[in-house]
Amino acid sequence: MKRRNTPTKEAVLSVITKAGQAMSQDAIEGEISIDINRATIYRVLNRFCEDGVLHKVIAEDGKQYFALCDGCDKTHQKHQHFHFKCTVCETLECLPNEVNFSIPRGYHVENVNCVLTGVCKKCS
Amino acid sequence: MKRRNTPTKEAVLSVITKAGQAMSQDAIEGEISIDINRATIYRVLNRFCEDGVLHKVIAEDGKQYFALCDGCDKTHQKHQHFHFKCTVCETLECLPNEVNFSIPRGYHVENVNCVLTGVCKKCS
DNA sequence: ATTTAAAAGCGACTATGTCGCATTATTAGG
DNA sequence: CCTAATAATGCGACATAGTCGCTTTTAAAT
Repeated sequence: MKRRNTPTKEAVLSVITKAGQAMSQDAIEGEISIDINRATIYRVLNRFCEDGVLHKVIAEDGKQYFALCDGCDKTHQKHQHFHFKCTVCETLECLPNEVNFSIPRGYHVENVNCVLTGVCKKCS
Repeated sequence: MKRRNTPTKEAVLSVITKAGQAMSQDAIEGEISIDINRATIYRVLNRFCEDGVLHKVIAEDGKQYFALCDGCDKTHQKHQHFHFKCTVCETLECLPNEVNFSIPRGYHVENVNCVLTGVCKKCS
């Protein structure tokens, strides 16, 4: 199961990198220059998540957004920072703030999904 | 726009109360004794949210879960506590832990959606 | 009883995301 | 450089979640 380099992967990653914020599949499809199948985009994105290149955030609209991992290694890839979804410009960005929590004994946390919704700096 | 009491409303609220945890539309439809249309269930749930009776949580499956509000008045109904979604028993519960965060200047937060995913106490 | 408007039912519709299968293309090995 | 293996893509179909418009029903005020 070794990964191969394909134009599709490069195009997807380039779009997300250029955007500088989390993107949904449809946003990526809209921004990308070449024509890529929807299912393929999802597969590429999920593979990037497995590889620790991207992380997935579920916003309040129930959609999946994918953001670049910044300094996440494979072993310690819990993306425990807040995300901010602006209701005006519709963008979802990673905030530097870490999520701190303590959970009751016996619970085993595998994933953290924290999204703040409101109006971002630019739009207010 | 005054609210009316209907069997549907009572049935929905009773199911959620009895469950003691957040529920999705399909779970409610499955547990409920009378036959209620899907769209109606959503409308009832959203009305309860407007009235501050329930609050809505988006889990990692992208689905909406509705949980009873505990001590939330209408003016201060930010549900800034963590939620825990168990991947084994599939339930979503409210944790007592409050969400604490500080956001960069200029951002205006309207809603908080924090969900931890993993294995709950009972299932581990 | 009558009225009125909120609530429910019904059907249709729009995503979003996934899956299976056939086809294409990357990459390693000779 | 050619070939084989298999990862990646395209395509179609599908499942599910949630919404909307319109008609009908029903709660509740007068």
